[in-house]
Amino acid sequence: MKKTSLKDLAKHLGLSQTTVSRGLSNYPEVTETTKALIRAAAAELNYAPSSSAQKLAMGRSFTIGHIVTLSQHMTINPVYADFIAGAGETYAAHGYDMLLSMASKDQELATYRNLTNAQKVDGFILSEPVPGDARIALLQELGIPFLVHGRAHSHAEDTKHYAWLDVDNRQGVYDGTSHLIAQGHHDIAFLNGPESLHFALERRRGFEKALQEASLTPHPSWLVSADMTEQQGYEHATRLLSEAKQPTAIICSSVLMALGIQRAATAKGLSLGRDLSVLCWDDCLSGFHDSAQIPQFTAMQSSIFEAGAMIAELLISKIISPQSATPQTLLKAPLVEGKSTGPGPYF
Amino acid sequence: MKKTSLKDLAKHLGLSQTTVSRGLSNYPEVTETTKALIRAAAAELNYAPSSSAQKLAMGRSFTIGHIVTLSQHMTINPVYADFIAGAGETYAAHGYDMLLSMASKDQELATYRNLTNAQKVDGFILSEPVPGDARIALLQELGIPFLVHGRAHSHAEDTKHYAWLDVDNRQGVYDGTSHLIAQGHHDIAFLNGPESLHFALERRRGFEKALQEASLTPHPSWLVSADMTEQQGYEHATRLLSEAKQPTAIICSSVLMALGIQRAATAKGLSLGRDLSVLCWDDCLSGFHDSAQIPQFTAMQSSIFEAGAMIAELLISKIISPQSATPQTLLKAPLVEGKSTGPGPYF
DNA sequence: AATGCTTTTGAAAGCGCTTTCAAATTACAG
DNA sequence: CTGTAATTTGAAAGCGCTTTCAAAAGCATT
Repeated sequence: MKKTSLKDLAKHLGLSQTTVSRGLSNYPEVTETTKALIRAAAAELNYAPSSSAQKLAMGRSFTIGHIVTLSQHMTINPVYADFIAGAGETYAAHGYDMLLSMASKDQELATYRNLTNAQKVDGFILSEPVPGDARIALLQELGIPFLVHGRAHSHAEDTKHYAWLDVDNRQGVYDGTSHLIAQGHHDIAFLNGPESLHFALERRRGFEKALQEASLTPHPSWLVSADMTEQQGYEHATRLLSEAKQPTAIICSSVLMALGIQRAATAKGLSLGRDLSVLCWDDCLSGFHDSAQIPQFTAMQSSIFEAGAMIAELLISKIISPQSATPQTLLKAPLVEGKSTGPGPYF
Repeated sequence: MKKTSLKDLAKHLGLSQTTVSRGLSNYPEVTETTKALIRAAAAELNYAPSSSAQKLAMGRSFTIGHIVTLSQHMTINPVYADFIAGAGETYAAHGYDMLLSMASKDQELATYRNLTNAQKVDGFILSEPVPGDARIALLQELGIPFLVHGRAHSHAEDTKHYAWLDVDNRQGVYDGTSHLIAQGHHDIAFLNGPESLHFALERRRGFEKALQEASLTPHPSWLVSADMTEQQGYEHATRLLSEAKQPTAIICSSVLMALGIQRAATAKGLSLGRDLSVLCWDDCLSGFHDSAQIPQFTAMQSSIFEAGAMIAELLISKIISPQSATPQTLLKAPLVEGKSTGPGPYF
């Protein structure tokens, strides 16, 4: 049995394709009565419009592109997976599809170009921007809407020319650090993420600013940039807790790291919140999020899933009305008190 | 500047659309000379065919659908992320795109149906089949090609009616267990994955079969079904290693669990491979894979990434020649000796 | 009943490709 | 040369929708 086309449906109803098409798209000029008729017949004949025909006729693809580069590790990291999940829900709600494309690093730009030229997508979302990201210039040249998750420049002036949504990493860590200081901690270590990425740089700045304002100078080996894994958290914490002079508080860039720190602390017989304060950045990842009434870890919280949903929403608006103002959204990551911090020695 | 269409290109060349189209698609009836001309002009005018026009004309979408259901945890698990990465590379190599769709559990079937009816995809890949999975019946009814990663039935007879690629979970765990027994272990625990999933059931069967053949009966609390996380590995191992009668070897269903077991063992002052043998299933996940010369863990290895690539390949063949035999591929997961196992007390 | 509006419907022209079928060209044998 | 077969090209008909523009129908007002 062949698929029913609009033509079939129109013939069946004794109406023109035009009216049927309008009826299904809920145009105001079609009477409710005929609309009802049309819908009934459509349901009966199990009609569904062919998306490629629609795309061709309307000149839009109703598809958003996500390109992920498989690095040496061929991996899609969990943060990105969560982000995609958030975006995907929003797409579905708006009738958009998500085109996920894998590319090696050296084919990345070509892939953006091809997808654009073949008109396979109406827009892109860029993830994990690096400083001065080349993709931004390319997409601007191609003239296709896009939204960046994060920013690619440190100076506000440079970020004015493209649309982005970011979380205020600097302010978040600043707030967290200040909080610890106010609680009486003067010896604070920071296990940051990889500082080749922009967000980690921002976090570092927040940390340094808070210390500076309190006239504190950190031990050089207390500010480290590492992969945000449990293992790294464990190793660095173990080291920190073995040195002669030990921090009374550790800030870290992910819940995973915090778990590693906890493991190290437990091994040393230290209790979190009493003997050692731990403060972390919590991306609220589905798998790792700390959703207890009183969270295990005191943290700056900012949901990546929601960021994905918001970005998707912004991009779709931008696609629909390209002339609207370029959205530049800075989210706050509020500090949520958990059980892993407590007063320090100077309290 | 407007996009150049095939018509523009043909006019520019003084040829017909037909010839140009054929030339670009490398039809044999077009002379190499004209082909060269066409290609040069296409490059010059920066021509790229509109994919929706192609799709409409050819009646195919060159797109494969992946539907992921966001469970209560809204998560895309790392195993799936890796699988997708493998499939994605293969799609790209064959000129196919990947449509990733998020759906809640109760909209899952409707989403398969919609994507099919709108002709958005040429085929599907089903992941994480549950016993008697309803999606299989649906897709068969819809008459769209699909491939299952894993199987949905325990009896070989029932799996004959659909295409799948699976790894021999039963045999893998059987081999691993037998190996431990041969090494002199009689007290073996098994931390399996969630037994609601088919693969976990298979693994359990392999475990039980090996024990039975050696006339061993496991302690009931030594066979547990749990989430495959580090935490679960840690907790169950801690429990196992605290009871009066302790296993001399633990088999588990993921590297993550093995890490948890290692943490528990270390905390008890036990050394892996000497005081306790640990054998795990290794999906060779990008992030967690143990690629040392002599791996940390003795493991049954089977790369999910490669499974993704193979399945994609099989599906594309099936789409191209729907009449071909239904592929049913069972991969082996070879046992690779690492440092985490050693002779047991009965050796 | 004729007039001018407003509302509702439809014919037909795209959208940009592929592909069928026929025509034109070339090659080759007689 | 001519006739026939093999090769190369092109006109035009879709693919299944949306949308423009024009026509028809409905309705109230004179």
